[in-house]
Amino acid sequence: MMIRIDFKSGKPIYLQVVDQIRYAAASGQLRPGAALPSIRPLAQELRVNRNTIAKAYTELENQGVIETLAGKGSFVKDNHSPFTKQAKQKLLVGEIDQAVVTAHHLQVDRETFLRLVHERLDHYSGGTPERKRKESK
Amino acid sequence: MMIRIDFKSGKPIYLQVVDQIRYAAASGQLRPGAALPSIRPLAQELRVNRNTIAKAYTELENQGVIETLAGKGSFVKDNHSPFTKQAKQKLLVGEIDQAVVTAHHLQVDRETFLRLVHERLDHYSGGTPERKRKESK
Amino acid sequence: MMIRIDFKSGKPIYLQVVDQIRYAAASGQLRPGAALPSIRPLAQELRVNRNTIAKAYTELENQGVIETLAGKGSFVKDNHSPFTKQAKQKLLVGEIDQAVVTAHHLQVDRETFLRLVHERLDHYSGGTPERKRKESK
Amino acid sequence: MMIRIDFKSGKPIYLQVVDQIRYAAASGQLRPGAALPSIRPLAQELRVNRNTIAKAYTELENQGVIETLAGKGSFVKDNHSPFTKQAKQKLLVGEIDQAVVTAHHLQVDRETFLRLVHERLDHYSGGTPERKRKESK
DNA sequence: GTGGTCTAGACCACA
DNA sequence: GTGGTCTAGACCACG
Repeated sequence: MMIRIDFKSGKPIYLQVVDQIRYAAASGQLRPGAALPSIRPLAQELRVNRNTIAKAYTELENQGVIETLAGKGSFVKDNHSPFTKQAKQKLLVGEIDQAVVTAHHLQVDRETFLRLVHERLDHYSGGTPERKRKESK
Repeated sequence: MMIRIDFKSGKPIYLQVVDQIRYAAASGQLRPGAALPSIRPLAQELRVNRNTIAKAYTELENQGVIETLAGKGSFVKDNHSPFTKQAKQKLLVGEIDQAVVTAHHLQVDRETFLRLVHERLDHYSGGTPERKRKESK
Repeated sequence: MMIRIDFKSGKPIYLQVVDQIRYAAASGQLRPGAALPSIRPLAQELRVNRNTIAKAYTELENQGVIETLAGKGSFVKDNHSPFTKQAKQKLLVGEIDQAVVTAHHLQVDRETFLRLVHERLDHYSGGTPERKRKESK
Repeated sequence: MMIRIDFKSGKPIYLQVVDQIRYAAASGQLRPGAALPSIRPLAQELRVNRNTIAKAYTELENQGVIETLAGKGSFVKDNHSPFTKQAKQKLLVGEIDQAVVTAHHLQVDRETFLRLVHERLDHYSGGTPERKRKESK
């Protein structure tokens, strides 16, 4: 589970967790039946209170995304309808737009912006730049 | 001043206003001395409470971005140093990361992601396709 | 008109004015038909905005305490029932209690408190101590 | 902590709370380290909103009178210097003046006013008439 | 008309 | 349970 919390964003932490797990489940990154991380270790990893993770899991259960078996753990539910390819892109476009608009506001030029995008993609690929693609494009 | 609020983002409204105005001031979109919209009309336009805008303006004043004269209005301060190139990129990186992580969760591959980025860049360049812009590089 | 504004009390200024004029009118200090100070000079004397005094007078008119004749000025109305002697004392007792309780909280002893009371009485009598009374009592 | 709120006074509720707690702390009624009532119960007791008490406590913390530990509670600070004799009197004088001015407006004469003062002092001494207290002077 | 303050309700993070 | 924050409505002082 790759979860990224932005403590400065003002967006409630538990919602950041909910959104990211829901996206992962909807996209198939988390397959039905897959076990989610236990509350305690995940809280420790993200440096947040256990209650906050518990709240996220409760919310996910209410949304029908996961299922919690007392004493066993939490699991991705079978019947959760995945996003369509189109829906996925719509979600992404919103976040990409956010960054693009910020770039415009800050007068960061297109070239610099694209360089940053490639840099971050490489960063999350485990630091391995994918040289076969044209970064300078 | 065109300000866009995302009511579903979970990010506090007043912070969305602060960020957008600060960006506009730092990028030169709002020149020093320029008058900001009055609290009431802006609140009405954005469909939020007057106090929410007031809080944003107060925060901007505390940050030294604007100056507010009771009964007169609020104005962009002269001595507000724009973001450094480094600071700009730090801001941007946060937003890019957000999109990259979502792409990962949605299992959108690198190629598709980059295609979307270019598409959105073109969209905000007024529909100008990339090739025309490359000439200016 | 002896009106005293406490800018630090948090009590709205216009209400402080209303209360004090109402008391003066109810007690007979301001006789029916007597002219009130004009807004402008009173505002100047009390160092407040003219609108604030205007608001006080409007409120007094709504309460039926005074009457405003356009272009003439404001006057105490005839039909305003004065406080009974008992009512007067009840009002006073509330304010005296306030001071007495504060004295207790601050552990100001009875002797000191009484000395202060005499001092203030003298102050408002035009600085003339009334020596025929025992200040040290 | 016995706190009395006057809802009709026009003075902000949170300030009434601030003043009374500050007085109690400055006078030694509340010893350093002593725990203040928690926000919720106190708000319920005084029939005001939770935030009103929270604002009072925040103000007291800013003034250095109390210290508040999130999730633990609020406590009187050790290093809080009590009022000087002079400062005490200045506070008192304001309240005494208020009563003196009201007496003037109500045309309550000096003698009656002083009688009332003595009566209230006796009242708060637990009904002990003046003569018994004079022995301790 | 301008900005500022007080009170309130709902939600959040933490223990 | 604790304190903290965001949003909102009503009222105030001032020009």
